[in-house]
Amino acid sequence: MKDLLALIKAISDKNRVRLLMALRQGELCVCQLIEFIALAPSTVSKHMSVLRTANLVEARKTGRWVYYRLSENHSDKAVMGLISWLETTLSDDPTIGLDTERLELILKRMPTDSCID
Amino acid sequence: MKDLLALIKAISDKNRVRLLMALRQGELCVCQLIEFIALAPSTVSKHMSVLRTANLVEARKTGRWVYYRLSENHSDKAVMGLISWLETTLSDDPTIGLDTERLELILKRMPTDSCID
DNA sequence: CCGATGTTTCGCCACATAACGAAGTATTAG
DNA sequence: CTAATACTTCGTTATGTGGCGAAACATCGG
Repeated sequence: MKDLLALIKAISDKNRVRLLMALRQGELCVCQLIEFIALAPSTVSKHMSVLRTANLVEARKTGRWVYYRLSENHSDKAVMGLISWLETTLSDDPTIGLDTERLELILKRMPTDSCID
Repeated sequence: MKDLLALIKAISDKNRVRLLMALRQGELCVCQLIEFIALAPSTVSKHMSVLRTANLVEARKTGRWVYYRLSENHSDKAVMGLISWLETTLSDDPTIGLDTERLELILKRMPTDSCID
């Protein structure tokens, strides 16, 4: 029950939902997420930490950069089920649609490759 | 997106999740829900109003009594999907298990029939 | 070593929310 | 009509949460 509430609370914030959906694109580093969501670095870091604690995303550190991706732990039915519910429910959402377009432009300017040594 | 967040926030509280799961038993009136959740009437009323606004439950008034039931609007994929995700995820939850037993005892003492004129 | 860069942690503030009791509304019983 | 019952609304209080900037931490370039 505690885990379940952490999971639900993690997606009960608009910006965290947007960040989560952005990661459908694939792995993104924090600097890209900051550019995308247009919030202070400390705020984005906190959001990602909440998503991480809820097991919705996984993190990988390479040099100075930290990459986040959607969780791929398929044995966690709760997490997988919630992510697919979110994706389905938001499939026609205008905010997410615009976000996806905006993210594409950002990725052209600062591709994930440019965050590699 | 706004509806979606209302939906998620509605189930982001432990007591609301418990109330929602209790309604799997079928329709229950507020006095039964108060007995079940052991909170002040005003608090329970507020919780049910939040669940109602999110379309997770439906209400029916008969005389002095108000009955709540799980939403049965099958065209609302988001609501239906979320309820089944919750049920699946909580299928082995000890809190919900104990709640279910406790609710049975309460229903023996104050069956839904006794709330009818 | 030193400064620059990417990210996180911490402390603060503004605002949201769960809880309660008191008061209000609605309906039934006498 | 009046009292009692079922429920909701309102006002208050305590706690939780999202936002930021400053400072800390980690890593890389020179």
